[in-house]
Amino acid sequence: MLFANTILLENVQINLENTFESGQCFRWNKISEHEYEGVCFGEAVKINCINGLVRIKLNREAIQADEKIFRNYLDVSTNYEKILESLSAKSKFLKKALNFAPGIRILRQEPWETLCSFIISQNNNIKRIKDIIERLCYFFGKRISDYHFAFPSPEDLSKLTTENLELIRSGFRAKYIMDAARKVASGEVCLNSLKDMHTADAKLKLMKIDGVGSKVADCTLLYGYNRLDVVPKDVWMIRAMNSLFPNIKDLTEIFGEYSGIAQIYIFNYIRRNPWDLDVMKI
DNA sequence: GTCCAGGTTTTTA
DNA sequence: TAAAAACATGGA
Repeated sequence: MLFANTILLENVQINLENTFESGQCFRWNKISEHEYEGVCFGEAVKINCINGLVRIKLNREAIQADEKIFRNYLDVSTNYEKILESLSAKSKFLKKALNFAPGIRILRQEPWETLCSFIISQNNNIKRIKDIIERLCYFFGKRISDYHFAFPSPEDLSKLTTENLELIRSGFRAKYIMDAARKVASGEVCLNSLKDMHTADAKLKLMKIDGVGSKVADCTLLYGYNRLDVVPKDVWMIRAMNSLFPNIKDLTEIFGEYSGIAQIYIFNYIRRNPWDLDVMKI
C-alpha cells in the first residue's frame, strides 16, 4: 500500500527494536520510541511499526517497486508465527528467548554489505563495528544527503589500497576488506551466482576470501542469502551450546531447517542475559 | 596497564 | 593435527 513517500505494509509480525538490535545488521539507528532510521539499497529510510503496521518513509515519491523491495527485505512472506511456534515446542529455552525478545525476523540484506560488515565484525564489538562501517560509507560511499552515505560497492573499494582504508580505522581487517572487494569486483567470487548454489558450495566459495572463515561465511549466508538453516557459531553461541545443549554438535539436530532463526533468538537472549549461562552451568 | 570484542590466519610444538 | 599467538583499535 502506498501513500506519497510512504510505503505501508500491514500485518507484519515484527518488532523493529528487537530485529534491528539483534546483531544481524549495523546501519539502523533508533530516532524515537517506535522509529528507526538507516540506509539500505542506497537510500536513506525511516521505518516505524505500530501494531503490525509498518511505515517505510523514503526521501522521494514511493513507487510500486519499492513496496516489493521492502516486502522482500523484511521477508514478510515467511510465516514466522508458525515457525516460531514449532521451534519453541522443541526447546524450553527457545520459548524463554522468544518471550524475552519477540518479533525478531531475519532480514534479507544485500549480500555485499552483509559480507563486508561481518568481515569487519571479527574480534570486534558491535559499537565499534557500527562506527567502522559508518566511516567506510562516509569516506567511500555515495553521498545521499548531508548525513547519509550509501554502502560503497565492491567496485569502488577495489580501486583503493589498504593504506587508503586507514581512514576507517578497521585495523588488521583492512586487508581483508580489500581482498573481498577485489575478488567480488573481479567476479572471482560472484555474489550473484551464490544465490543458485547449494549452501555448502556457497560457503566454500565465500571462504576463498582472505579473512572469511566459517563464521563470517555463515553470517553472510544467513543474513545475506536467507539460508535459514545456517547457524553462525560465534563465542556467544558456543558458550550457549555448551551450557544448554552439551551433547549436541549442531543446532540443526534440534531445530532443523529453521535453525538460523533459533540461533538469532538464542544469541540475542544470551548476549543480553550473560549471567544466565553461569546459572545454568552444573 | 590489562582485558576483551558476533574470528581468522600464522606460528609453534 | 592441535593449541597458542598475533592481529589494530578503543572502551571498560
